[in-house]
Amino acid sequence: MQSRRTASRTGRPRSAAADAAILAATREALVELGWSKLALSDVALRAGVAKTTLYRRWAGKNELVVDAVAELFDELELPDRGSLAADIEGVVLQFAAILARPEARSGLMAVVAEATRDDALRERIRASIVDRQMRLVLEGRARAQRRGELPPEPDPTESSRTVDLIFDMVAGAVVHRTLVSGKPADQAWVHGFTRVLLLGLTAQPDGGTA
Amino acid sequence: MQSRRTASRTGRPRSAAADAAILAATREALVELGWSKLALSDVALRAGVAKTTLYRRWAGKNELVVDAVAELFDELELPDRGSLAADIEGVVLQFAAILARPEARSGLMAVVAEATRDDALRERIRASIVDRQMRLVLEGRARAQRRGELPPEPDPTESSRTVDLIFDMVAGAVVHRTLVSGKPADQAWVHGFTRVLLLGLTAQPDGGTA
Amino acid sequence: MQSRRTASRTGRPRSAAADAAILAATREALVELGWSKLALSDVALRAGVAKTTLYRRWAGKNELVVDAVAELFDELELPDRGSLAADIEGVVLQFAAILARPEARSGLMAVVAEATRDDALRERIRASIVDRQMRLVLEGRARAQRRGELPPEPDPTESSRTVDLIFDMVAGAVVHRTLVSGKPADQAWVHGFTRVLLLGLTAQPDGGTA
Amino acid sequence: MQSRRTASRTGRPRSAAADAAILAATREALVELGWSKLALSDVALRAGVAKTTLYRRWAGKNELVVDAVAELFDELELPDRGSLAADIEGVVLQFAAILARPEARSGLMAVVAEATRDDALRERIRASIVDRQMRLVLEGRARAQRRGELPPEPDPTESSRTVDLIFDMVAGAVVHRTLVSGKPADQAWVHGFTRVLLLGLTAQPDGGTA
DNA sequence: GTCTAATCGAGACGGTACGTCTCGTCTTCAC
DNA sequence: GTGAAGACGAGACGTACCGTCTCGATTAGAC
Repeated sequence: MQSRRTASRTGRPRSAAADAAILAATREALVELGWSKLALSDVALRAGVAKTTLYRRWAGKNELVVDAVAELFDELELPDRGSLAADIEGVVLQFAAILARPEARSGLMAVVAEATRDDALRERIRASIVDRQMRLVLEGRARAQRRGELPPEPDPTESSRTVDLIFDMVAGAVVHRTLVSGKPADQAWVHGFTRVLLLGLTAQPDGGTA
Repeated sequence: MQSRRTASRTGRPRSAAADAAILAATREALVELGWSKLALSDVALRAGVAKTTLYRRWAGKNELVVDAVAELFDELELPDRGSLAADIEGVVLQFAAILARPEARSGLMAVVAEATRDDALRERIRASIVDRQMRLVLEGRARAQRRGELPPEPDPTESSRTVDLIFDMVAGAVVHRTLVSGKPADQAWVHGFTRVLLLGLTAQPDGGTA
Repeated sequence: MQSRRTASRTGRPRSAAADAAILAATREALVELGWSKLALSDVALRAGVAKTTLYRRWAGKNELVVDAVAELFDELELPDRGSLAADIEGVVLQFAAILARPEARSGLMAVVAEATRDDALRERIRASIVDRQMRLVLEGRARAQRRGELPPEPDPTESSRTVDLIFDMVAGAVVHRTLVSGKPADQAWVHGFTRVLLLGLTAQPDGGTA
Repeated sequence: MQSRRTASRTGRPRSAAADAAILAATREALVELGWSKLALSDVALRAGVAKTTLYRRWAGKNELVVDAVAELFDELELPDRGSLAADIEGVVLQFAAILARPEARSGLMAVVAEATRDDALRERIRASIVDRQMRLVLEGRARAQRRGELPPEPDPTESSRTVDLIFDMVAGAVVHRTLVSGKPADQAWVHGFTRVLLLGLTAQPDGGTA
């Protein structure tokens, strides 16, 4: 962004409204057509913008969709429901609700698929979506520590890996439930899942099978 | 399959070799090109087969890729490593190994993405891949029950849902770790994940927090 | 043709009805689809015959259409209307009537077009259609000589060339009028044409301009 | 042509060179392959143009070939050889020379065949080829009238029909001689044909049969 | 108030894959 | 051996998007 401005100080500036219109048009087209039938020429048409304008700002379909989808996840927030278990349930339900929306479903999985062959794209996804929402895990843990539900961070090395694991487990399970199994991640399922997850993270190893 | 044979008893029969050649060519092309650049005309060329032949057997790219990828998962089997935890770790590692292969990575996620807008395709994925591998969860539990590691099926209603949950958690976590986080699901990660999962499933609720 | 019969005296004999059915189906398809959209698979279907059978008897689309169209011209005959001029008018009207039928229009011009690049095909057309109908010119002249309307063949070398010229002028003018100009070769036109033709063939050179 | 320009004043203008390249490539391909084996993808390749460009300008093979062939006839012109008979012979010989070229032979007959099932195409042929060359007949008659070889237009209604008849007779006979009879329309043949035509048009009815 | 330069819309361009069609051949079963 | 059925390799069809390009027409800030 800055580098662009540095290079050119003159000429007509880019329309700020165009960006928003394009991203909104992308989500609209994703809902109606899905990723594979989404045409950038169609997006441009919907946004009331020339194809040239679109290509000046995004390298291609993948980059555009990542940005369009990333915005959806920004509305996630950690509710304060009084206990760690309830807080997790709340945020997982929110996550499930977003994944139930067609623009997220089609778009997210498609760019993940594309990212398997494109490291730059995977990095963009990680930065725009994953890392951005990692805050929820961190904030949840901090709040549980303040409440005394979790001990104050015993091993910093361990904990970093645990945060990743939690994220993989939560996001992975919800995505798989919703998109692969094709069943809703509803109240009951989220409750069962949260119970197993939390128990697994906090129980004593000898408490189970002895 | 049967219906096709029933309907027509005459005419030249379809070449059995062609099916295998096409599926192999599809996987080869997936490795080199990924899903989005995979062209059916190219697959036909690699398989030494006319495009017509390919379209006579599969409705399109999605159906073809589902079948090509499904075969990859048939090589999964439940190892007998002496304990439930070790068995799970073994099969999760196998699963991770398959997902590390590019033909599985690109193909699987792409068809899952497409399935978000195509119920018939999702059903095909469920039947060809998910249900087919569900056997691993069932067999693992049965073996653990024989060993006495798990109680002999206490609640039949509950247990069916638990099998689904386990599958969603295992498959989801490994997929997310591998494809989204972009880090390997190696020995250490699988060990940590299995520990949390098993503990969550077997620990007493009061053993952890109370 | 003959050699085929000679070579095989055993096995199931060819269905004689099939030939007729195929030629009739070809004309039917020509009416509905025209030459360029005529598919041999469709002709076989209409004739209730396998594609194999069709290809055993004709080398391809062109040969088949020539035979199918040639049959149409066999119904031409020279009427006896009392004078040479009236006889010519009669036969030209018959010719125009055949060219007004869609199976003749599409088929004839198309094979003529193909024949421009295929000498064997042109020879087949000449033998099956042109030479076959040349009889009409010869018979008309003979009848006119019997009536005394024309002198008894003065120059044999010249006359052969004249027959060809007459045929080219008659067939050419009717075809051009019908297919290129797109106007009907009706009673009035045929009368005007015949008058010019006959006058040109019989008038004294000095009768016109000098 | 004009309407297109009027409708859109914006966007990248169409390449003028492309039209010429495509028509030339069409004629080249007609010579080598004939109409039925002429592939638009091949024409595009030869013209160094994308298939899209070709389809943007012509609706299909027929329209393209009509335009490609029509250009060939524009080189016809009425020579001044001193007398009406000699002028006609000259222009008929030119016409025969064009029809001796393979690009004209294949193309012209094929589109005429197609036009039997497509009124718009016939109209295009009439406008692009027939009407365009009708000028030769009109100019020839005018010149003959100036010379005193023909009386100054006695009956306007009659004459219009006579022009059509002359055109049908000339074009029809040459086409039939060249393409159907498969013999050259050489000096001798043209002389004989012209003699009959002119005599038929100018002789007194009573001069022949009495 | 020019001048200057990057923006904008529109749409044509060379490519490439799509999924369908027809070709003429080949393979099988039934008679 | 013939005939019906239909799969086969081949390749053109006409369409749709791709991402690039060429236009003339706006816009701004720099002068």
